Amino acid sequence: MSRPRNPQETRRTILDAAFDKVRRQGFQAAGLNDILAESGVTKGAMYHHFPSKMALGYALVDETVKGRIEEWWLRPLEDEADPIAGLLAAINSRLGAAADEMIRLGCPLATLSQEMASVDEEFRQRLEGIYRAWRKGMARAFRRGQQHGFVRGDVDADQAAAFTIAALQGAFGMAKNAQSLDVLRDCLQGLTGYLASLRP
Amino acid sequence: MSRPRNPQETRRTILDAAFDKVRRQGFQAAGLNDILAESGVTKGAMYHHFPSKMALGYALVDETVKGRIEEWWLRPLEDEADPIAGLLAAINSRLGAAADEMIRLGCPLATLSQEMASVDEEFRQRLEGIYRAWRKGMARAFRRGQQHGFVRGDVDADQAAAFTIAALQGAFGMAKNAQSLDVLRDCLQGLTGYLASLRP
Amino acid sequence: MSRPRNPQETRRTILDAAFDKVRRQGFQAAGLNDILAESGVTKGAMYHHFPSKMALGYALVDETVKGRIEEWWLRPLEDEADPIAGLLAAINSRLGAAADEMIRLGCPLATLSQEMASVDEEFRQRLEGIYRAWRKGMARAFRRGQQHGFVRGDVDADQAAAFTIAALQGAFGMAKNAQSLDVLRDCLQGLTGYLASLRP
Amino acid sequence: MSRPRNPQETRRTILDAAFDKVRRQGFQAAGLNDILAESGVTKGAMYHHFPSKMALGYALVDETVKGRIEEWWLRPLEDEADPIAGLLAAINSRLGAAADEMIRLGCPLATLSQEMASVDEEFRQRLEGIYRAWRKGMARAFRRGQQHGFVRGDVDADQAAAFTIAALQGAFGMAKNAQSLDVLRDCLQGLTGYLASLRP
DNA sequence: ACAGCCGGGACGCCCCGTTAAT
DNA sequence: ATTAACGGGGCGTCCCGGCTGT
Repeated sequence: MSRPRNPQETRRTILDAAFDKVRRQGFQAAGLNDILAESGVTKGAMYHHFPSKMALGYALVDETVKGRIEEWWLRPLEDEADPIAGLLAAINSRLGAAADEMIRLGCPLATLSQEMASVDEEFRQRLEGIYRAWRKGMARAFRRGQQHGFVRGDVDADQAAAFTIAALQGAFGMAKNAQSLDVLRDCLQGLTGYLASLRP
Repeated sequence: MSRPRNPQETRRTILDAAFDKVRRQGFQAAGLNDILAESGVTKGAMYHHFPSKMALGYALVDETVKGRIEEWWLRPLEDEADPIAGLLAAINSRLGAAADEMIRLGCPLATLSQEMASVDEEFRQRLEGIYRAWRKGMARAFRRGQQHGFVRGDVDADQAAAFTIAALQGAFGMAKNAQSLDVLRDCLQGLTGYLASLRP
Repeated sequence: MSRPRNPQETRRTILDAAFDKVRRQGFQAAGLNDILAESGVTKGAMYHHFPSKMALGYALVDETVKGRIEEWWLRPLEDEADPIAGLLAAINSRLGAAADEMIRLGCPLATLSQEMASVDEEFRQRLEGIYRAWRKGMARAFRRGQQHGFVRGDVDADQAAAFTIAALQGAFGMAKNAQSLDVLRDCLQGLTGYLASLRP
Repeated sequence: MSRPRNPQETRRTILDAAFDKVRRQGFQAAGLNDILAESGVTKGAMYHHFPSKMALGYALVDETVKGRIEEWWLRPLEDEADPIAGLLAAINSRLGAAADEMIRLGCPLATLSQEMASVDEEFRQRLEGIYRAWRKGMARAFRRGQQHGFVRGDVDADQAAAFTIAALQGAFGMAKNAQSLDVLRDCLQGLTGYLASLRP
């Protein structure tokens, strides 16, 4: 009846279930019991891996959310010399299989950030680490794009990166509240227009 | 020792305290006891005015949040023939006295929306009403701007409105998580650039 | 199904059940749920009357234990001009109907005191209040006995009171651990001898 | 980094840490985790030496508490032909270096006894073994004193022993609750008076 | 109508003493 | 001798109804 002795997997199982519940209900409203019931892990096992719910939340940010952002938004930029094309590809990828999920639940980074930033300082800082990496990565991509002639040279890469990410997050947020793919498309169309204005 | 019997004021007192707590901690995490302790109202009185915590939340959206959005973002557009100028004025107004508050707590509409949209359908719809009014109002302003020659005629007003609002919300969200006025300015600078690209 | 609305009685019901459980298992080991189940009161009701388990414990000391000590050991001394006779009467009264209870569970003051004195300072102080009143009352009785010629004049009343109470508590404690009426009788016989030595 | 494999010492380390924690907080309230953290032993190691917390408690009684009582109260009597002198010496010895400890934490035998006697029957019996040995030893000392003319011949040695021990335990208990050396001295002064009355 | 006190359970997270696999 | 996994409470606090009085 007891789980096979596999700490790594147990830990991941907990984090996965937590990610799911937290994304749906928010971190504070997500009950540990719910998470445990969904993951099939017992309280004792969880307490062995995480000293508290907060610690589980921190791990969630560092291990799960961070990975999602990198995979969804940073990796596609690395393969492309043209950052704008890379970004549009990433957006289209999100609008593909995952459109439903994004519209129903939004971006986990934005959700957690909106909830926890003013509640727990360490939570905020860890989330900020992700945002910073995202901004850094996108700014670097913009600069690389400038070197390759895909982006106007007079564009402030840092500022463009910050604005692009903000607009992206805002678009997903508004679409989530509207539960509407049309709203999302409208917003992203606007973003596409903005990105086009960065072309030489 | 009992409060003067003034239903209207009692109701407002509760809503004000609730708005404060909810903004800081989120709706679900905000305790009724906390709200009541802060407002000095007893539980019986609260349940006389609101049948449940949810109902209080709905009233919060309809009466407090909605008013804030209208006052902050819609009213400034009505007085101006040039929507872009009006919007920049509204932004600067927010960056004035309220900058601290916006950075610490973000936009209450976005916060509530991120938390509650996937939790309670009616909550979402009421919030969506605000978003819709906002989009409608801004689209109308853009169209008025087009008539007066302040905005390019080929701009899709609805789409521009949706994108502008999304970018605005995204900017405040990112600034809140970064707890940084610089990040907010970077984003808004980007938004200003976008708005400039709508000029004839 | 809900209790008749009688705060005083509800409070007493909780205290009575708590007294029983605490006496059997100790304060820390006594579960709130057990106490509530035994008393038929719900947690909400309990939380209304006592803000915490500690507060319940304090009330237990102040309202229940204190009353028991006064009733068992102080009141009998007030009616008698001869304190030694009064004390022996009180002892015999304890050895009557309540002998079983005293042997099984000991003196609640001693039990609580041994457990909590080094755990919670306020608990200790409240218990000390009872001990002090007991010592004061018995010393006064000794002095009254001296005035009436029932006790040698050269006896230090305070010291005799302290020792008598200590011996009494020690006797009940040892009898409780031995679960033996014989041990209790042996000890009390010794106490009787000591008291006799205070006679003129 | 692992401890040297020294079963005997590990066992003692656990018992010592347990004795400390149990004395401060009581057996039931003392957490295994706390005990293990203080002793630097892991849970597995502990469960290797003791099958359960209860078993650890039993060993505590049999190996640690019993030794303390023998050392403190029985050994001093063996060297003396005059039991009263021996007892007073033992008392003074306790009032020397260990006074602080006795006042803060009381006698471990009494503390454990008050807590556990009505909770666990085997616990009680093991503690009773110590009490019995104590009574036996002191009664034997009284009889030896009678043979040597230090104690009145008509004294019932068993009864005097029981009463003396009860008074001693009561005195330490009351002093512990009062956190007062004066109270202890008062009680012990009374005990001294009683012992003097046993002289021929 | 309005406000206040009392009472109701369910559930929150944490931590407990234990067992089993390594 | 160690770490992983186990569940069952621990107390506190939640949101919420009735009953009582103004």
